[in-house]
Amino acid sequence: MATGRVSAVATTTTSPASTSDPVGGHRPRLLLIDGHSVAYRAFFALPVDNFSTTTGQPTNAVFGFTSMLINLLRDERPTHLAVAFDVSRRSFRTEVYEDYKATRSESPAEFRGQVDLIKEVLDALRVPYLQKEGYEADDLLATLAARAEREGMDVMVCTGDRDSFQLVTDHVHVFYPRKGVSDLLKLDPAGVEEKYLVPPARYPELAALVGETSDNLPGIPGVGPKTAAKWLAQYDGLENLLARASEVKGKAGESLREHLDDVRRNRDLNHLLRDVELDLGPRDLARREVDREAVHQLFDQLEFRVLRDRLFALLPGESDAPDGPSGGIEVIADAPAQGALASWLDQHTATAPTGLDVTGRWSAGTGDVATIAIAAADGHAVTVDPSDLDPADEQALAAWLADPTRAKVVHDGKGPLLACWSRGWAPAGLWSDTALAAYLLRPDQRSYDLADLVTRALHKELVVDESGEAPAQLALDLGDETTDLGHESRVRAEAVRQLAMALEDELATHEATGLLHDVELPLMQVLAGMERTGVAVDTAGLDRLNGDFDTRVRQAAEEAYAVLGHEVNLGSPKQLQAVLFDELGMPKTRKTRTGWTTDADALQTLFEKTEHPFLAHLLEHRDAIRLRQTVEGLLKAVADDGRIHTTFLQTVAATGRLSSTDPNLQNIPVRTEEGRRIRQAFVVGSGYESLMTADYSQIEMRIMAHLSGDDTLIEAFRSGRDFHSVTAAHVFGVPAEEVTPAQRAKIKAMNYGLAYGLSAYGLSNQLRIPVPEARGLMEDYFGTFGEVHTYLNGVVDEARRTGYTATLLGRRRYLPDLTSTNRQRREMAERMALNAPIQGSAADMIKLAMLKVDARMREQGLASRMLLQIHDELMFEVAPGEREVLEELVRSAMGSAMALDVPLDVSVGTGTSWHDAAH
DNA sequence: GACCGACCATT
DNA sequence: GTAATGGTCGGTCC
Repeated sequence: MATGRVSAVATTTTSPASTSDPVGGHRPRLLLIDGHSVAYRAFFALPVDNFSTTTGQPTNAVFGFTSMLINLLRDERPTHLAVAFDVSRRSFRTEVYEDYKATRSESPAEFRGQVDLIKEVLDALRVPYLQKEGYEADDLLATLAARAEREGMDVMVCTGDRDSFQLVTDHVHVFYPRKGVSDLLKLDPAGVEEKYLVPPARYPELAALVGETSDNLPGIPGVGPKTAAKWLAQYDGLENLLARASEVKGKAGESLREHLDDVRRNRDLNHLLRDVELDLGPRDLARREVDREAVHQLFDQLEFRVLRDRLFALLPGESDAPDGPSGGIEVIADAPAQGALASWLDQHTATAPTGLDVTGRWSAGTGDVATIAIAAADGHAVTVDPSDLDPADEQALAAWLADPTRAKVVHDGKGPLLACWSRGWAPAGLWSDTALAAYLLRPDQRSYDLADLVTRALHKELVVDESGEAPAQLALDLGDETTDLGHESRVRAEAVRQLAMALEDELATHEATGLLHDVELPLMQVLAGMERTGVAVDTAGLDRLNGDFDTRVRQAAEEAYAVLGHEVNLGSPKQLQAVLFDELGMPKTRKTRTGWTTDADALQTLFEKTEHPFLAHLLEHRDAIRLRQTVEGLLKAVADDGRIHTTFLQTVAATGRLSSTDPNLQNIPVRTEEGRRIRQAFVVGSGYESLMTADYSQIEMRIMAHLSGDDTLIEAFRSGRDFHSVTAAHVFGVPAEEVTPAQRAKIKAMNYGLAYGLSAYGLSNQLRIPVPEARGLMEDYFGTFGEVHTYLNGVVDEARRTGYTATLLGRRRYLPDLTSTNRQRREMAERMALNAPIQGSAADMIKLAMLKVDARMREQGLASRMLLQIHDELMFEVAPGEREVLEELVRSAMGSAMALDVPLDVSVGTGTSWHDAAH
């Protein structure tokens, strides 16, 4: 999953086109692009057929180049920028070696001309470009990069030429297009070394030995990067290696001796010049305001619509709200001397909550901390690099983190918590999490980005770089407290601190303070524990299943093709429509926006009508392919410990439910026998006795009965008899034992439908009965259970009045569409209003249950572990000898999570696999 | 190529 | 008819 590497620019707003040097003593950031190289990449990455103007001008290279430039401006926020081009194919290199790059074919006709268009784009964007007769673009870039580094800039060189790797230093990084135009490999010295096993300075030596086919520079036959790297390390560089070539053993050594001249030539040619005389120096490359008019004209001509939007979205817009962000987040940066961290912490963090910002990586139940920033309420802040900490300081930090009396606030802290655990730290005293707080305030937001929240809640600016990899790589020297990243992290920590205080007030007015502090926050730690633990799987079993399902997929496909007489993509609704309705002339199914549906329901109906064997094979194929997908996904997710560590998302489901991802363990099939075989592969781990599952039965209907206060319904649950039969008996006025299966099925659909915002239309679909009959059924039902009807109407009325629905714990969901004049949106909101309190209260309940179970397991010192939550079910790994006590504990904790007017029914099962633990 | 919406299936 | 995640396909980008 995405890690929390986000860099922030503090204090005043720096517009992307600002001509001034960046604020706060940051190093200027110079972006250098090899224009030809990038354009050429783009040309081949994008099909020219799809990218040309109505007048026939090809634009794929211009589009790709411009797209990449815009992405780089957005993600890297350079303060200085230039593009370099080759003038012609001739350079000093072709003088020396006339076959240099001789194998490169003439560039395609469609490419020529686009370079000039790119230069027009650059003119409009007011980006300077350089070219010089006799030199290649890379020489110009190398010269600029070297000068810029000397002048204290950070440099990013974007080029598809590997020779540029020799330029990489702590302050010069190369962005190398991996594929297409948006996947850039960002290389720092460690990155080069990791990939090629030699430091950047040695890269051209390695390339000289190995050769470079694209430049028509043959290397030593039989020598690849591995051998070359070994030699360079062994002989300490190319010069020594060549001098002592006679000592090199083996076939490769012989080959070396035969090709010494080639190697020397390669080395001469791949050496980039760093002293080309240029008209412009790095300081002349400061970014300038774009020529908006020129951009509009040119983009009109090129017919760039999406790119125009993307570009202008970056620029300081005229549309900036007048009450937009003002000011920034400021901190007093401290850098305690060695051994002084304890006293700093003591002095600054004694009372009010302290903001934390952790950078590093985390996923799949583990992680690592790169840095940790601490922002105290008195405005002082530090950034600490734990790998560069003296033992006393590290101990002070660990003790402070673990001190429950030192209140801390974080943003989206589950990942950082896992990262801390991996370091052996056990943070305590977590007082707030701003992502969780924001989620409780507005649970249907798509994301809870820190910068957005800061802007909204604090009206301050936090410029956030979401590009992911770059900041972490550009900050290898974090020991230096003055680097950007240390600063950015401090600012984030302070932003989180201020935000937490602001959100706390808002939570109070929403009556959600308790939900945060007593439910979500402690639950986050329980979830982190479950993620870290993971669930054991029988990999061999999954492999077998994979094979079985794969066979089924292939057989079903072959049989389907045989019936049809030809092949067809069974996974393509479009192709299926052609086959079913045109070729086979089957009756049309329900309409979708793009044709006729091919969903399972429709196919089943069609099969009943036509009995066409193709449909049977198709359905079988659908089934098998899905099962195979699930199994493949699970296999990919198995960690080194033989367990799957899912990630629980705590802020995505608008009703308050959790969700599970990477992989999603909340939708493992259970309905069919084949599906259940997958559950057999979830097994008890070694050292444990069994798996236990415990689930609430009919939890949503019980909550529904409780909320409505309908005596008949409540009594139906209290009777302990089959709920659907009892309710059906009431509706149809017959004794429970005389209820027919058909009657029971109808009322069962009705019972379930209630919680979903039931409509006559939906019910008729579900039961395959006419709408009027469904409407009659609903009337009968509501006639019997009047309180339910009153309650449901009341929920919607209340929500329309207050603007929100609320669960038993007061978790709100805002539904502004309830007053929409658009009927479809309004009715959708009404169904949401009916469902949210029910599904949300069930979510509340199991969350409370999890906390209770976790607390009691600790109190009783059990070694068993909670592994998963699947909405209304919990899974445990039972330690030897604990089955009975755990079952009792779980039954009691779950059964008493909330006191309802109806009994809670918890069913428990135990077995060596998830399947066997079912009940 | 990258991105996104449509469609489908599962809980 | 609720709430999710995740897969593939196919059109768009111009």
